[in-house]
Amino acid sequence: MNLFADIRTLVLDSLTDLVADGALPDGLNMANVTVEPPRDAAHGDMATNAAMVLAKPAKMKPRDIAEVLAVKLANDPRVVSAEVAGPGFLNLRLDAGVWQSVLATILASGTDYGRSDMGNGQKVNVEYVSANPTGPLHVGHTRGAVFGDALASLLDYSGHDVTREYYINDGGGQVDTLARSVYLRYLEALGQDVAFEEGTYPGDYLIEVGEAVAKAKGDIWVGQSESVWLAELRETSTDAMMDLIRADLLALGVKMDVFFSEKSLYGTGLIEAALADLDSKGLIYEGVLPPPKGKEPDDWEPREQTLFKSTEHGDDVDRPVKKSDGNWTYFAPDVAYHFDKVSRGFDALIDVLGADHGGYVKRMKAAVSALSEGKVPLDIKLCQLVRLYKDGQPFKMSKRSGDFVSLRDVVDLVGPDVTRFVMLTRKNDAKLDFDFDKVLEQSRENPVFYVQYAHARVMSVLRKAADAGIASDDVVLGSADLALLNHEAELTVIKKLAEWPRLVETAARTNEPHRVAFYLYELAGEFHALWNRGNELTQLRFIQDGDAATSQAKIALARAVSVVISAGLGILGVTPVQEMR
RNA sequence: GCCCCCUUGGCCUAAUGGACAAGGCGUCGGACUUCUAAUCCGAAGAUUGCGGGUUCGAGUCCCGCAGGGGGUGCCA
Repeated sequence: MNLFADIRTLVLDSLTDLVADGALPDGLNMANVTVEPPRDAAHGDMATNAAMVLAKPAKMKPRDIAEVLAVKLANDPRVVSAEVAGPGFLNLRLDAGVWQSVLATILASGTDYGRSDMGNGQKVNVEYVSANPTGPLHVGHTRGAVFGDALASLLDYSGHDVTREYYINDGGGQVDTLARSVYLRYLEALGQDVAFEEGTYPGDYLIEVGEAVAKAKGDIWVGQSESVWLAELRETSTDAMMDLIRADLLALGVKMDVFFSEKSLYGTGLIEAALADLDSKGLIYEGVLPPPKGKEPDDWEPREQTLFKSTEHGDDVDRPVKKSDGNWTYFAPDVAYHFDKVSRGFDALIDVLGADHGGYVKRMKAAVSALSEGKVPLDIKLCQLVRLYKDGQPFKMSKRSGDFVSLRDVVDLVGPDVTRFVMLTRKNDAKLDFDFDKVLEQSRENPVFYVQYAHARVMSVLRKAADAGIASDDVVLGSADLALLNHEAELTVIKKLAEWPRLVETAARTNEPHRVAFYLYELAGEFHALWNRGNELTQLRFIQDGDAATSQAKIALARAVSVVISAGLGILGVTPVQEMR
């Protein structure tokens, strides 16, 4: 149930009536008519822009349209008043009963309140993390992991059929480097002194892989050339790294539906098939690219390559798909991978990448546009970097990972719930400061705490109610006399709760899960404010001694707050706490 | 050079094209015989980087400029 959508329907119906009455001309486009909460509560509960949007096409003054529309709307029992304001806004006030019934809906629906069928069961593929299998995940990956996972949940909650997917980059040169690094650890495990030169991975996390290889193989590879051991070690090492990564993700609470291996595209004709598809559309050719201007590489020389005509689909230059040695560029398998996604029948694709992949956006969109003939939209969300702080100072750590702070380090220090919430306290394209002290602080400064505290307070009320012998399970609360909730302070909180379904749809439409985190912070704020007003006005306390009926109505409100907080935290992948300790 | 992102009170941020730009931090002043004051209330503080444009209406969309970041053929 989305009250704003309901009232918008009412507005549209009233406009249709006005057309039938001859008060408005026929054939108006109502698509831009909105009903939304006004920024200033003094303007009422909801505002519609109908009169202003329709003024020009109807060749009428906005205020004239607003006047007649106001009369129509005021006929509806839900509408207490409809006033024309400003340039032609129509401000609506709704009957208290409408708001009170929102609570009944929340208690009846539980955390499904806000769930929407907006997505129409559309199949959406969300690809995220997709880190190279060369080591443990670091903080940057953590942000992408949390963002992607929350976005996937959000889309699921809003009625999409979501697949969570991880693309394993196990086909390029970096897995050879990984295998060579493991070979060194293998020699080390057999007692040799080794040096980690430039171009190898020196992280401690490969020690145990080397030891395992030494145990399994003995010394048969000592002194042998790469051709003997490289292929097998590549396999062993990437498997080990993926085990590591899966465990890292699990520690964060992320579970993928699909792990898609880049390697599986090689030697199976899939890359060739994808490029053949582009070729059949006249988008593959042999040609020479111009050198990049301004910053020409020293070793530049013109070279004929196999190119994808991505400029036909919005890119700035055409992109090579083959290296001069005849191997594919990294782009080619990625085209094939996205071709595979399109072939699997997804209606929409989303890639979550680090901001350093920004240069990749246009060509990938061009590829998907070409492969799907413009039918499958690809949205690429770039996550900006995370800066770590401790004691107010930039913070670096390399417990076991080499030269970066790992996802494990973060989760071990602050836990998955805090990690997840904090990663969503900024829009994806804004930089994020992550301060190990602040995120554990118990104060309003820390949104995680603030929201959790609100939830814990509700739980506390429920415990107190039980102690006082007041029945307060959801069924009882759902049938409480909600008309007793008529104080302005209480209605303010209810109105915030009523925004939840609308917020979900906005967040899902824009692929912006951070909106959920911000909403929860605001809702928690409204709740804390109401709670504290009980200090001065005892009538606003949730438990009213000796008055079970009133108590139940007020507890119903508190409970509804906890339900919506639970629903929101659920989308973010955060567990609501029962009490603060 | 070209492409992408960013620029909002002293600091960090928010805002499906809607009304007087919303929070937090910091500053100043208040509220605990209570369901947890781990919270709340109030005050001061902004020409949304600059200049144009579209629109009834622009922080938001378009063009130009400046500053910061990222990217820019055989790394992924």
